[in-house]
Amino acid sequence: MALRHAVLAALLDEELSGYQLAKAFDLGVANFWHALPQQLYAELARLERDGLVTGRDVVQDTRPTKRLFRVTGAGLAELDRFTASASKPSFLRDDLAVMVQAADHVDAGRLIERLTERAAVARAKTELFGTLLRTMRGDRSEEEFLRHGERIGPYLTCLRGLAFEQGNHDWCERTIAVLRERRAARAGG
Amino acid sequence: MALRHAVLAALLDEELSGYQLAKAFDLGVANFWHALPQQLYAELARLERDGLVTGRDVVQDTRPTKRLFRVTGAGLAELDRFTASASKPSFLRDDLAVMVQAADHVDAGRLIERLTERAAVARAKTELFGTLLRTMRGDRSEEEFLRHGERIGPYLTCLRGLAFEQGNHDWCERTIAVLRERRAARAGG
DNA sequence: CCACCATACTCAAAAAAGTGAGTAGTCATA
DNA sequence: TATGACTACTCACTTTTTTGAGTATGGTGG
Repeated sequence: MALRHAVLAALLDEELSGYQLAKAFDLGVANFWHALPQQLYAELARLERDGLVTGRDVVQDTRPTKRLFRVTGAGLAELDRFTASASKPSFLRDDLAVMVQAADHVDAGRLIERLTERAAVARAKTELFGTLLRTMRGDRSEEEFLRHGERIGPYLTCLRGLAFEQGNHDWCERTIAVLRERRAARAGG
Repeated sequence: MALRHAVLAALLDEELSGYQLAKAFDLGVANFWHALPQQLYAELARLERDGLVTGRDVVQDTRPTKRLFRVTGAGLAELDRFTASASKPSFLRDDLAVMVQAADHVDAGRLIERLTERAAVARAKTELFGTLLRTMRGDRSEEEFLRHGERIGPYLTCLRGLAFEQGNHDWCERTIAVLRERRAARAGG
């Protein structure tokens, strides 16, 4: 159950409400741990019940009252304990790969459509991650930032996300090229 | 619900029993769709109920009787329909990345241990995938195989798996180097 | 002024995935 | 001769994830 640890890790830098956490997740943590807002609200409630985070209500004039959470000492200890335990292998879970596995038995044109869509999504994500990385390191070079920066965890996970999406993009393009060439060869021969 | 489509895709080439399917999954399909044997048995039963696969009992002398499944016409149609639908974005789900996200707040030594373990696993998988790819293409070059091979789906998904594990490996090594350098700088300064 | 989007959540339920144990025979290894 | 590993499954259970709604208010664009 790493969702709870992902939430703790996301709350390390800032005090956030469930709503803000959901946004932060979408932007950062979702690269390696996707979760829906409902899960986050539920998890925050459990974490508070277990004393790993504390919440406080913040009344706002124009917006509804929100509840901000921050990690407690017990929460930090829990994260540390988590790091000491063996990590499960990371899984890729990909609809598109299932389709490609069946490539020789399904319509190639439609498969190329799906791959093209995915390539575009992957491209957009790499650009987003590039921007995020530049924002995090400010005017420092990556080497310099990673050597002396204060908070490098999110930067390092963002690097993984970037490489992952570049991998997605490259694979889509390569697969599209292969499928097109085979279609052309079949049409020509 | 792509497990059912992953199972269909895995059964395209060969008639397999649940047990064999579990093995085949571990070796190939698990790269993009992990599932436990129990899930596969249950899914095969559902697929047969729905007419997307048919099973036949094979009595063996020394081994228990097994039930072999193959994809039906309806199963192929279902796969084709699946390919026509939009694919969901692929998610990375990684314990280790959660730990790295918290890198600045947890014990660096233990994190390096986890990363080292993962790097080794990733390395082993890249070697396995390399072997698998060579086996699939036989004595042909990759270009040649992808142009004229009969069954390229599994090859293409294996390429994705290879790149993914190489990405894992590179990221682990890079992250280890960064953490070590920071630790050294802290100890020295 | 009305639709729509953003904030800030909650609730219920279904579906999917994972955990743990058990059955039962065969074969190799020590 | 027992120990464990492999074939080939099944069953029960829990946890996790997803789906789909619903509440309530305030601001923005046309």
